Amino acid sequence: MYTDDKGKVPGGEADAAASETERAADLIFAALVDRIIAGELRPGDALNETALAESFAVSRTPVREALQRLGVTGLAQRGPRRAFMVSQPDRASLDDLFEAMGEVEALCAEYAARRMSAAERAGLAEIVAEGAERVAATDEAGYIAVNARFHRALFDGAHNATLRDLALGLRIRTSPYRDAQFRRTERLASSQAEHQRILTAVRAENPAAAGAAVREHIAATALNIARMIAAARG
Amino acid sequence: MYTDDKGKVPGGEADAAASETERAADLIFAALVDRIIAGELRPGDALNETALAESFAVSRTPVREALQRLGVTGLAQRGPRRAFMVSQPDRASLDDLFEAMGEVEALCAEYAARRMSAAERAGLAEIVAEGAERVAATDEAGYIAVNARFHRALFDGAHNATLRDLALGLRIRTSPYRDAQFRRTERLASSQAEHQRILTAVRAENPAAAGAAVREHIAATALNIARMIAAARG
DNA sequence: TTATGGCGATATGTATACAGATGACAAGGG
DNA sequence: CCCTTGTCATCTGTATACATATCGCCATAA
Repeated sequence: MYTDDKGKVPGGEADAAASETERAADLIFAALVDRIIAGELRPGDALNETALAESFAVSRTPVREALQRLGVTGLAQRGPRRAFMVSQPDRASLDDLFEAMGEVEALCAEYAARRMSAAERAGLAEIVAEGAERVAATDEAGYIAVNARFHRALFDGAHNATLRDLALGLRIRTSPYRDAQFRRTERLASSQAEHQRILTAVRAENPAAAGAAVREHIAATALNIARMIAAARG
Repeated sequence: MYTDDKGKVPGGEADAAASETERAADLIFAALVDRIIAGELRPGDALNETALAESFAVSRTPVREALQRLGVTGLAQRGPRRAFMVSQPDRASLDDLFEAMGEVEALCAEYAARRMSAAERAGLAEIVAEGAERVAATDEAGYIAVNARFHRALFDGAHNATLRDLALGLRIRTSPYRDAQFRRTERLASSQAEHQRILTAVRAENPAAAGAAVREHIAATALNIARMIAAARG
């Protein structure tokens, strides 16, 4: 489950005068996002309207709505018959995506280093501590969850809703590739060490250091994933 | 007309295996975006599905699709009956929006300073020269168009599709507020001077200077708009 | 006069039916 | 044997009909 406590994802538009009854389209959108993040739906997989409608026991209408949102969000792209499929960026696009994510996350970290309250900094430290436990226990699934919370805390710490939404959106788009690395490679410990470095910079209220640490963290992630993909192909 | 040559806006998802026949939903989306940018639809204006369907002589279905996209893009938000209306961010949200736009545009400028080809730099210089002409002629409408091309060129110059789309999306969201300032305030000359500064930095392949110049440019814009809104209220 | 509760109108959400386009496949010719 | 072309199945795009919730208004009572 990546969708946060309220089940909200940037793709689901602002909830100003929201109602309590959940629309089918919202549920389907959230469900599809979760499936993509969980890896049940993989890049390139077809998103057939009729099939999805059947599986969710609804008509095509709310399914189409959910797919539209996935498309605008960047999680889905159009294939042959203008049909949607889970986005499968080529190498260049994937590089762009990770580069952009690194920069936007770095921005968040810089602002977080300036703006986080004492309580927020303490909370971030707490999350890093939990990460250390998960690494010690070699608990990949647990670490993935802690990792998500860590980055989320950085985004919130920037105290800028627009930046946060941008960062969350990019993070979701990279998730099909990100989470797998923790299971397939020896990246737990190094990732945790990088988190520690970021935390230190944020605590020191040093924006430049925080931004640099995040950039390196994402670069390391991107490199690791590139290797993983290359290995899978070779 | 803000929508670029191909009538594409980030909200319209990637056009991998696109077809030539334009769908009604696409046309309506583009039309609504244009109306918002042109100021015909202003923040807070209701976007009634039935009324729009009638005015476009189509059913509600494609209208709903277009509205969904506007919502995810951030150009529309939900009002009372879950009905869409043109986004009307409060002061804090608007500050966030401009802050984020400044940062993302600055990122683009930094990358552009590093990556633009000689031809691209020459093209940027050409645009700035055209801007000088429009300022000399006190041609607000003409300058608005040149201004859009200038920023667009910076985004393209970053050579990163994801960053470009993020920047374009943010730029569209701010357009209801941006364009008005050229007509209502004495901002033509100062804006042009700032463009010149950015160009100089990009030509010198100086990312830091380019980023700083853009940040100041957007900050000046945001300040001007804040004053304008305050004046309109007071 | 004000607050409250129900009722009705209206707009959105969903289902279904129809139309159009596209990709696949097979048959025929070079 | 390969390429071309036409037909067909299937999936998306749009229209229309129906269900449902929300908001405003009016009546009624405190």
